[in-house]
Amino acid sequence: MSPGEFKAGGEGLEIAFGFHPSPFGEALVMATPRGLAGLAFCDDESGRGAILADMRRRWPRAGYLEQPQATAPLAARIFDPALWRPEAPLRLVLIGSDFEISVWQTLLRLPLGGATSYGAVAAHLGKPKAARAVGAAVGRNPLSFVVPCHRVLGKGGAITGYHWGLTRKRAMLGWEAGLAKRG
DNA sequence: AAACGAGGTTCCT
DNA sequence: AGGAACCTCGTTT
Repeated sequence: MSPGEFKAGGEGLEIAFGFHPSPFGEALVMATPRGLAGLAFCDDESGRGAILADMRRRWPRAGYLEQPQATAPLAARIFDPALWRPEAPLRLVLIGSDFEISVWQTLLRLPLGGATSYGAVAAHLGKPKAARAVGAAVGRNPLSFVVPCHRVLGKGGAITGYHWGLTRKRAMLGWEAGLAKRG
């Protein structure tokens, strides 16, 4: 995947989406022919409109089609650890600014259950004072959970904030902790 | 414990 | 171009 492949705003992009159950509530899965483009969460059907609007705002010029049959296999694979294959990773389509993409790629290297802090990510990017910018970029991550934004904690390990709710962040960390324990 | 300012980047007007 | 917002951090009341 090459991020520069798409114009800002998702111009000319066709995005298929569908809502599927997940361990963390109902998941909105978005995909292009190139791979997974978006993943977001809501508590119930009443929240669908809001998160769909939230995601569409990220790529206002893209076209959207509700095609649950197209996104269902992706949802199944994302949330079933038995289907995770390091040698054949999911194809991801990261759409964002250079800074955002570098932050997200840093997160993708985090090991399962491994935590870091906003400041540490900023330092890794050579901008030790950009912790807040990292927070903003992480918060704009369109691939919630797949890009492990929930593994970024405040300095000292405090769970500081989460776009989709602190409760969900804790749920993800607990779910991963259970995985690690089981092996 | 709460309030404050610096800080990098993006979004909106 | 200007201002506000953001999943922060360190320092000061």
